[in-house]
Amino acid sequence: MLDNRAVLSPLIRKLESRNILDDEDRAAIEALPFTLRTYQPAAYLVREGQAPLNRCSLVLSGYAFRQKLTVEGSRQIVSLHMAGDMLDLQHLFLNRADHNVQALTVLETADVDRSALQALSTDRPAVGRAMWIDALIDASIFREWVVNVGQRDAKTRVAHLLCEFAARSDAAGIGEKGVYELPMTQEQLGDATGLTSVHVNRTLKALAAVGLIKRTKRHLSFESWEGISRAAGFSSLYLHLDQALQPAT
Amino acid sequence: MLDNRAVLSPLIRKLESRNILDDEDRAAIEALPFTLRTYQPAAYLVREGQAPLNRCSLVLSGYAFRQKLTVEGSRQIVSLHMAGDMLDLQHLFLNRADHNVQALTVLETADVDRSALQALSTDRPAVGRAMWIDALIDASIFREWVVNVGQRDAKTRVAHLLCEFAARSDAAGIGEKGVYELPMTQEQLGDATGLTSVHVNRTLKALAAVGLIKRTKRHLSFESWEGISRAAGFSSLYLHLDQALQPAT
DNA sequence: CGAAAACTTGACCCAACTCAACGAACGTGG
DNA sequence: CCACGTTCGTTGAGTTGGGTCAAGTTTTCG
Repeated sequence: MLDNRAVLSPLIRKLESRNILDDEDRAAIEALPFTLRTYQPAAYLVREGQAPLNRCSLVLSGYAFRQKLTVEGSRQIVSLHMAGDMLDLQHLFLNRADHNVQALTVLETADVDRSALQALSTDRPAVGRAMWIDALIDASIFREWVVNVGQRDAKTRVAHLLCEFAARSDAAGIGEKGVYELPMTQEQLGDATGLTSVHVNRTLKALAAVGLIKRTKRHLSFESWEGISRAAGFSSLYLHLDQALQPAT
Repeated sequence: MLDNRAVLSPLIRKLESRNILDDEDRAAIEALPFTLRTYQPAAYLVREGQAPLNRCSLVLSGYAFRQKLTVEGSRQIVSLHMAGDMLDLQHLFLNRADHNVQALTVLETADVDRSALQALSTDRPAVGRAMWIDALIDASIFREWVVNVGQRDAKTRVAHLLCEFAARSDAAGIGEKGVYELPMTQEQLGDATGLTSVHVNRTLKALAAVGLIKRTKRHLSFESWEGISRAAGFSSLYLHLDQALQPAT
């Protein structure tokens, strides 16, 4: 038997960043049965149209993304996910998947039983509320992405995506602050921003030329957070990072 | 005292379209205390950055929309809402609003006490699940809007918005099927699609020119649902209209 | 009836796309 | 550990969908 406490600690960490939990809440989470899985890059975790699987995946390491295809065949990435994120909350109570979820890198997940998680959401109200909040924050991020692809020009748009990636990495405690490993090809960046890979390339070069970012291979760093976030029109309000710190009402 | 049953029946209708409810569930909803409010067009119901109000609004008549502003001052409409929609579920458990909600037309709402609704979501699990599902469907719509503004060209994009409006109007039982009153100016259509009002105008004319839509004032009708939905690349899967009809798992 | 808002149309422009070619990096198997 | 095929990144040249600006016209509404 695996050590539940160690494996599911990212889940507790995530939920505690959403709502205050007590010892019993934590114990109930640690008691969840789960299995470990590894996915290769581009592997599908969820396919649009299918009935939801019997499991809910928690990302332990690596990256994943949500994606939809248009009838013409073009692809829009609608969100990115990293360690600590729950991938199936968006389908927890729905009878059919409305989008695809794919591994971006090699991805390790802990798969919790879906009905156990559904039960937990009602049996432990504080945990249920934390799950609600997590799903609502995902929805907030979707709204910001609508703004990003709908209103911002290429430079601002790419910069905004990088800022979100950095802010969420920092919040999740991934890597060291200020340096980020961007696990996406320029084509994938294009699919996430509604640009072509060619234009993403030119845009990244332009951002580097004015000193806003530094690139070496897939490693990315910012000259100054102040600079890049101003260029991106980025405000982290929509990530609700301080949610659990404020008195719940 | 107002007749709760009559006023809150759209709420029950909406929640029953999300999950199966029993008599006790319905009674609990009907027992919710509420107040009626009327908003003039463009009035703000929620402002970005503010702590959530003590009430959750249900739309009784009229239309509303969610909106975010960029630092440069441009506006992106991120969703539309009509009779039966709950406007504050997206903030139900969050400590700070991340977007604005505005009346599109004259808008009548029934405002339910926020903490009463929060309590209901845990006390009546079937109702709580229906609320979860409603919030998840809103999130699904946000994802589709990311695809819409990110990937589709102007004609397809506008057509898709019209299709969603029609499909949701039909599902909510508003007006007669096949004819719709589009309550938006072309500038608002532009803000919803990431286009300029000038280009929306040309695009609507182009759609009318090929016979896909008919316009008279603000009234809109489709030559054939088949035709417009094909031109829009529209599939109603993401609206999860049949959610409650399938066995819940 | 009059003013303001919304719609329409034309002329011109530019940010981002397309197409195409090539170079660099990666990973895989011999 | 190297060869080699494949994916990814880079760059240039030319095109275009949608934006901008500006001037009417129509509708709405007080």
